[in-house]
Amino acid sequence: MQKKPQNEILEKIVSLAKRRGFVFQSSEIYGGLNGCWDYGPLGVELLKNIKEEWWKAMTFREDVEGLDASILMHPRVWEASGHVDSFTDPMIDCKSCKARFRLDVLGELINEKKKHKAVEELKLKFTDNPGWKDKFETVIQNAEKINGAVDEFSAAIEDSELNAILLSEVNCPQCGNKNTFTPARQFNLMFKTFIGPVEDSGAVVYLRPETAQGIFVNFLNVQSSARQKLPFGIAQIGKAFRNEINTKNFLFRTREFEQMEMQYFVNPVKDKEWYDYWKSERLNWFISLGMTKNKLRYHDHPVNKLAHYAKEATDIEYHFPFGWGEIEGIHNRTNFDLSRHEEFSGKSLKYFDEELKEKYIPYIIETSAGASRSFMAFLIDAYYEEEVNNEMRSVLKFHPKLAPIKAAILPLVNKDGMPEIARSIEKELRKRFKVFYDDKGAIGRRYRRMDEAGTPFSITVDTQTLSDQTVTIRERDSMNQIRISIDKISAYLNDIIFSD
RNA sequence: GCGGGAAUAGCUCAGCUGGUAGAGCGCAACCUUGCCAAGGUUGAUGUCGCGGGUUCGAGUCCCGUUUCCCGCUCCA
Repeated sequence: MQKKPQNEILEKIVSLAKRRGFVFQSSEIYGGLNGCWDYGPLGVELLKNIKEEWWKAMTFREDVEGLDASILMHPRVWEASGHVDSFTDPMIDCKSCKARFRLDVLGELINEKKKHKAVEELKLKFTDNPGWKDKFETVIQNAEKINGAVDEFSAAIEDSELNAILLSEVNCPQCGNKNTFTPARQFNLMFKTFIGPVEDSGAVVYLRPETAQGIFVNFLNVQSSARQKLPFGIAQIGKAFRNEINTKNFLFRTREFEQMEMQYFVNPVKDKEWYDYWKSERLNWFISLGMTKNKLRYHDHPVNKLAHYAKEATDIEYHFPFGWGEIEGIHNRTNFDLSRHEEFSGKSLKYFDEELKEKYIPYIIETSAGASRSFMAFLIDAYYEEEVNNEMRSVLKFHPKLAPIKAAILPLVNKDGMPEIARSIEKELRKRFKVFYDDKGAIGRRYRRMDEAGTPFSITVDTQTLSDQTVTIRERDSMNQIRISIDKISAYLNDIIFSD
């Protein structure tokens, strides 16, 4: 992969996104906010259409119910889910070789002698800093309580004050240099905030790092109120927040993003069957909306790399200009989540299976798509530069269902009553479609403007319209035109856009 | 978080060794029009990313900072 073309493509997309009103940088007039983006007039339509198609595909069926859970949830939810523990690993970097280490595993990379020596160095400093001695003893006691074994180094290195001395005494496991570590930094990937005006620890809540937990905790509410039997699913679209260490690649890694998740509850013995079903179903969804087939692939997670909750996992990846990137994950989450919520809430989340006459905690097959990532993939995938009559044409070949604007209405020239007819067509079409009226400049220029916005149809009122009430409809990708009578436009568009 | 590059009009970019900002495209108005961005006339727009410093004078030199891109790292 060469660097330059990649840059060019992504930068072209970013520039087009801004120029045409798909995506703007957040708080741009203040210099921007790292990794945050706003959706402009065309962007919000595209995003909304993606979500709408997803919603139809996932919930317009008997066995899936919708849900919109609150972003703020009880803090215990995130203890049960494992996010509180696993989102808070302190990290350090070696300034010399740029290696990064999790503080809690650094001890494993250093030999015992060195660790012992570092601890002794620390103890020597106690005379100057009496407070450290108390701290040290407390840390050791806590470590003893938790796992019995006392590795003084590993216990002390978790303390934000004591570890500074330890880190200055040990060499980097990778490059061997001494005194090259940055101070330990806490990477808490959950955004923390407070309920109510008092900012004390009892009031801490988190912005959800995934929408899934809102589904899990509502499992029985939805199941009983909708009178569902297993297998069935719960679908939800919503924002999630992760305080990522660094953002990257335009919309790909951002701190605020939107998920389209569906959690499917199944009998544990049927998990494989349903996992395979959703795996294929979800890939086909992207293809059905026009995404290039050979730019999509599965990336199956090897068993040893699976997340703590997963039994089987695959990513649907899109080939972005910067490489393959995940746009959706399909996971077999087993009964991990519901079991944990049972444990932490003390409420039973078991399901009574009428057929089998037994009670069990369902397994969950998760399909978790990134709305923002899908947006970016659909946008990039639709972008083409073509040569037409020795001129460059840039065009967004969105599937008509996703196109922000469905049709443009254009009077060929601004006279002879053409604008009036065009306006009346516009008024009629607006009842059903997002349309756009444009009478500025030459007709060719207007077509090209619509190409760049991804509008699939351009309806032109011309001289012939005046005598026989027909218009031309120009199709974006082929640039072919057909002639159709005015009263048939609406049905024609509807058939093409919403047919399967 | 580290390293590298970049930031000048809506977009793409020019602006030399410091001397009070330019082009093309786009945009707006009017005229013209007869189906694929190239007709005419007129017009608007920038505290040159932000903050300091050096200087008589900074888009230009120095320091800091923010944002974007690339590479590491991270991605529970």
